[in-house]
Amino acid sequence: MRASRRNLHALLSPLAKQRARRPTRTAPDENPDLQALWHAVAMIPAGQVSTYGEVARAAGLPGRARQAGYALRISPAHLKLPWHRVVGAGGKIVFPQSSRHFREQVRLLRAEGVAVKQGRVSPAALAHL
DNA sequence: GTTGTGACATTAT
DNA sequence: CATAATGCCACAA
Repeated sequence: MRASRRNLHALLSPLAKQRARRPTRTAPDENPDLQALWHAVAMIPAGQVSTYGEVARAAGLPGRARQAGYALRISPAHLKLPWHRVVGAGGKIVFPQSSRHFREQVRLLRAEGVAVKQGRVSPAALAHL
């Protein structure tokens, strides 16, 4: 019998299948982590804000705030996510003040009645999840 | 394979 | 207040 190289390797490495973390290997729009992150963002009520860390936690990915940022960055436009309701720790807007994103976020937030001062949202606007 | 880069957070100095 | 050191991990080169 002619066993494949791949199969042989599997037989010789019984521990290899004990992966704590599974490889992504999925298309972005089907990646469960991204789905969870996008869903968490979608749940933030208008007039309130949350943080990248909170979003990650709400998505079941504690300690992975950066992935929350990544998820938003690549999020398809058709989802129409309220990206402007996500700010950095302590309510700080993460974009450079000079950037387009910054101004846009401030505009959108104020349009929802969220006070923004010195690149910061008022602590009262933080949604507690 | 390695290395560098982020829409970050937390802790320490 | 600011800066640095870590931790985190997907992705691109």
